[in-house]
Amino acid sequence: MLTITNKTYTISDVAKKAGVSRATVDRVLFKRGYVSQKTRDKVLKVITELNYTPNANASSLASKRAFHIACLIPRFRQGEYWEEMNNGFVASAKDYSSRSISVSLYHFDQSDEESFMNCCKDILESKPDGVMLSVVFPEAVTRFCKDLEKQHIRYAFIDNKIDNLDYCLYFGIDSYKSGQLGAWLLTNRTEPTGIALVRIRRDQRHKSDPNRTRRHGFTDYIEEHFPECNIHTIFIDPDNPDETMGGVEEFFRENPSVHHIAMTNSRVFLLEDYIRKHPDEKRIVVGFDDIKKNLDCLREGLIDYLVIRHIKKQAYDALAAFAEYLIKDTQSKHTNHFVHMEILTQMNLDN
Amino acid sequence: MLTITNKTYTISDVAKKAGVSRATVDRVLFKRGYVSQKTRDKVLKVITELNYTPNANASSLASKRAFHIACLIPRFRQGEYWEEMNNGFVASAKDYSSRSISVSLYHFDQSDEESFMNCCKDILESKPDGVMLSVVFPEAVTRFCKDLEKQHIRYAFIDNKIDNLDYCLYFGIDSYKSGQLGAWLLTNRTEPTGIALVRIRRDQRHKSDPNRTRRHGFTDYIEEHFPECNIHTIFIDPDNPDETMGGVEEFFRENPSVHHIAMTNSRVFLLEDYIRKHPDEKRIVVGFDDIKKNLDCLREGLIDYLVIRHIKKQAYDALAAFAEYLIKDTQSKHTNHFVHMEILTQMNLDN
DNA sequence: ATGAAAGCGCTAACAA
DNA sequence: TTGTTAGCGCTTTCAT
Repeated sequence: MLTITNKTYTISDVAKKAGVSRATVDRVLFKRGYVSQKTRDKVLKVITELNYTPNANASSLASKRAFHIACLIPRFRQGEYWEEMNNGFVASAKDYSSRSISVSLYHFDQSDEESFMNCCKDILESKPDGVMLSVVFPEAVTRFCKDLEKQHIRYAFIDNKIDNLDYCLYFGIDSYKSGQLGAWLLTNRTEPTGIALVRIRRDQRHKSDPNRTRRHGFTDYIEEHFPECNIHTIFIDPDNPDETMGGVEEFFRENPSVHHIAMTNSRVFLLEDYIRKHPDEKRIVVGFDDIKKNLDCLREGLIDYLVIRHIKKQAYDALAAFAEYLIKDTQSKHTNHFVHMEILTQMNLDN
Repeated sequence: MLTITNKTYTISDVAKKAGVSRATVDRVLFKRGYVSQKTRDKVLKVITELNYTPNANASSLASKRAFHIACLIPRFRQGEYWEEMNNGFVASAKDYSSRSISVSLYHFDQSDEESFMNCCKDILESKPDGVMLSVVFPEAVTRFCKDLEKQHIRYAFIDNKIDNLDYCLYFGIDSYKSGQLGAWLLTNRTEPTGIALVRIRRDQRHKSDPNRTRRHGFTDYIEEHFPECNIHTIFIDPDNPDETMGGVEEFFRENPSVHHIAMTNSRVFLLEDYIRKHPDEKRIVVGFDDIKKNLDCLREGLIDYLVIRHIKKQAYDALAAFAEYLIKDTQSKHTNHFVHMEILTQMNLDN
């Protein structure tokens, strides 16, 4: 039998043992300055001797410092990818409100860089303690982050990042690997006789394409393992179901030997109607992200695999970690939290 | 832009608004009695009006109540399943020590019911506030839990449970479904021409077999989807590698057409040597649980799939939740936390 | 550069 | 049955 009790010392214990006041211990603890080197050393010594760690409860009780975090992500419609992330932020913000954290959510139009920059302006004016954002417009993000640095405002990336910027924290999966995993799942059961890679037409117009890395992981895997296999790209319009149906039907009419379908963005559910209308025993469909409509498709057996990373949870954890980071005034930079990729099938969907 | 700030009320706000003292609010909040129905109602009304929730920080700061939890699991050797769980408990206990929670870990011999009962006796004598345990000896566990109930000691199950007992919390996967998922993974890529189900010889002797439910899920799935497919059971001795090698070699010599192998316990790594020695292009191996040796086998490509549930994390979360439950004096019973089953392959192993 | 003292929101004796 | 009061361990003015 082993008991874990950790008898815990208080700041008063440290103060007494070091022959100083509690305020002084606090000063060295949080590097608030106004402490002579001599007392500093003395206190530090006692701290390590006693293995003292501050009581976080008492600390946050006593502290009246309030932190403000701005989250900046694309605007969304119901059921879309970003809604899940938004929900994660909201949940996290609510849980952290007792800790004197307030969170503002900013949403910009994904197809309008101007609207992004307006949000940036608003955020800078609100002088937050931290900003959490996702990269959609790389150049604008870079400029924004430089501005933040000038004002000593910390920032963290979620989902994707720009490596040569001084971000504090990053949360997301390894996009390239997620693409490879998707390709593996697609070709694992049966050898492909051609692959349909369905993309969103909008991606063509966009300067930035957040799914590019993932798509590269996907195509690289296929090219390496099935060099003979042709990857057909089909573009569809998310806002035009009829055109989508027509386009996809036409493709498969012309390419009846293709049974492997993948979408490397989060909207595989857009194929729902087509798949339901045209059953195919040999078909295998792989998609990404656990948004509700995708999960419904999986449950119904319309698609076979989803590569996911629990968007909402990731957002929740990311914001919580960032809050923690700010509260504790951590100094480290470029801390990457690579989130685990999960494989979802009908078999492990609801457990 | 949406801001989440939750302006939060204090117990004093409630007291003032209800025209009583803070102590009275506290009394109705935690049903400590000594409050007239009239004031009770008044206070309750204000609480809901203000949507007041106590500040947990302040609460645990002020409270001097210490909780003691006993965890009861099988003794283990390095690298075994239970070690991971133990690690989860230890980590959780350390994190919670500041919250005035102390945890004692009791380990019994899995093959010796007597040793289990000795632990039970010790635990009862130590009068803990809660007990967290895993069911290995159902009858003994039942007797133990009845004793706990008599002493008003709460208990929670992890990994498996006895449904008709008055446990507070349960943490674990749905064993039956995990077996089905394993069977699905095994037969997903290629149709089986016979399946080798490798079991631990000890399981034969044991009165109880914790993996029975999972095995049933596995065999039921196979029987339903591949009624013609023969499931061959091979028993091996975990403590005798030579005998294991010999036995397995002999089996596959006699059954060269069998390429599908599964182990429904956590020790698929026991097949490591055999698999390395006898490569087989067509072979598919499915195992369970994320213990280190299994992960190594997966990484090396010796096995194909692992169905897991992050043992350590599950144990960590379970103990944390149980502590929370005790601290908050929650009254609910039979709360099941079904942990999500994950599919692990070489492709998503280290992310 | 250092210490004294007043809280943070809550709990728990004790008094009434 | 109710209120008063003294902390819990820490932060933060304000003196010194």
